[in-house]
Amino acid sequence: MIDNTPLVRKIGAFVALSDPELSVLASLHKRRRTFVAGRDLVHQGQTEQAAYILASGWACSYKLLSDGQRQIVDFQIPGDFLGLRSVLLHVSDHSIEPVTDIEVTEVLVADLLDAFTQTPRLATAVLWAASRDEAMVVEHLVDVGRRNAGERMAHFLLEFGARLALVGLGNKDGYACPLTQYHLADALGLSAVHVNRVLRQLREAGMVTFRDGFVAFDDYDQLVKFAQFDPSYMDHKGPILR
Amino acid sequence: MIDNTPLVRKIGAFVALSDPELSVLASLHKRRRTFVAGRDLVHQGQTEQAAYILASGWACSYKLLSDGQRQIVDFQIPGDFLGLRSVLLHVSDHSIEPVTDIEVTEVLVADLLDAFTQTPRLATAVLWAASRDEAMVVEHLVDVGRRNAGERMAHFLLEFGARLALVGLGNKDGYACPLTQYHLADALGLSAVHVNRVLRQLREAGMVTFRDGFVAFDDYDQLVKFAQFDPSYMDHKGPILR
DNA sequence: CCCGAAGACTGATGTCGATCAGCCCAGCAT
DNA sequence: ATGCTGGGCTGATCGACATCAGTCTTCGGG
Repeated sequence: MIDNTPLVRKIGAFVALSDPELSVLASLHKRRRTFVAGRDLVHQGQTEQAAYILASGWACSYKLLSDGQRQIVDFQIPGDFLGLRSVLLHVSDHSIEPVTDIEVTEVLVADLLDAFTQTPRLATAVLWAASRDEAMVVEHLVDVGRRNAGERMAHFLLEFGARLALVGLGNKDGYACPLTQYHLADALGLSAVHVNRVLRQLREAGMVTFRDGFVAFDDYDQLVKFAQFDPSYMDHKGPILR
Repeated sequence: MIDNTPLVRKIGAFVALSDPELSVLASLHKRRRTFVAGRDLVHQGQTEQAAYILASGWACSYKLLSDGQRQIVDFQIPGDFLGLRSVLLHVSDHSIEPVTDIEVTEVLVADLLDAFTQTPRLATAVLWAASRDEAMVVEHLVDVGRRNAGERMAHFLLEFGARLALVGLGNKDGYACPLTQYHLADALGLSAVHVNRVLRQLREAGMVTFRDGFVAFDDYDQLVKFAQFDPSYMDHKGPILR
């Protein structure tokens, strides 16, 4: 093992990477940069920017409507790409805001595409990672389109827990969560007021407690049932591609 | 030019492919198959299946909830992949239903990954196509999360028009559309009853008429304004990668 | 020490869209 | 010719969630 960044850990879960491949991956990381919470790193409509890999902290990608509403599309945690799609499509269709202070490493598209040429398996790995992100957005769409506020919140908190558990940042008891109720509202297509009420209901039902930057699963099984949560697509075991 | 399938047309818009690359792409197409409208080709939870490229007709990908509701995630038109994500993630997180009778060509994953090794630029092209699909799902998420029923419908019809126009199947006057009002309801997170009312309102407002398998834009500009539709991310000009 | 801002929280009121319960028409099978 | 099915269409009613208009606490800055 040459490197053990969150990215390597994530991709390694899918493709067993050789040492040369790992070193190509490591060479992608250019400048290390930091951004403060709340100050966008990418703006909707912006063009010609770099992509990043999140090293520490949380970020979110969102779209703004002309009437001022916003929809948070996804949250990113360490190991996730920031703005990869923007770079490939050559213009950003969304903005990215750090939820906490974050550290990232810059990746130049040219380098990434070169790396694909040198080590095509890396291309497969990145395609896989992109598919995984898309699956997340799809699940989010179902959440917003077909579940009521309570189920939606429950499902979201569970899914995030599962996702964090994969990188060792949470378990069935709960996880640290720096999101505000406003973040939840913007992500779930609810008003902040209603988010607050729904959280109270879930808490009073003894299922989950969201408080002081921490999500505590008070009754994991009941919550799973209530949210119709199916964790199967999250857990797969070991590299698929040898 | 060796081939001029919808797929080549689509990918060619992004990556200028050489003749050897085109022939690799052509060699991916295996068996040609047909499926009848309404009979799923991929079931949620299914594993080990092939991917397809849609040659003619329309399909939709959707997720089923345990309470019987369904959310249509996206519609596919000729040139689009069917089930690529399912294959990469090794299990299908969604089902796919032909909206009309369809023709597809089968693609074996192994062949696809081999092709990446032979011609890495192909990998980039497929990654780009996947990003474009993801952008579509993201826009759909915003639709469902933050727009009211009228705007949602208007935006959806416009976006689909733009998408069809790209492959020569529609323009600012309208397009042929085989969807039922039930399809629209399942896609937009509305009830079929409400879809009907909303369509009536849009028709009576003189903006768009959905009838007899045809969408007619009666007042394109007004509709664009009403839906806050921003077509910019759809139109890009010529291959980005030389 | 006070002020302002951010975030959590709450009650009252209003509305958008779901649900229920139908009708109508065209196409098709019996 | 009769009934059945799928799709489009409609009125009445109801409830989930938005909106408005606040309060309270904490925290950092002047």
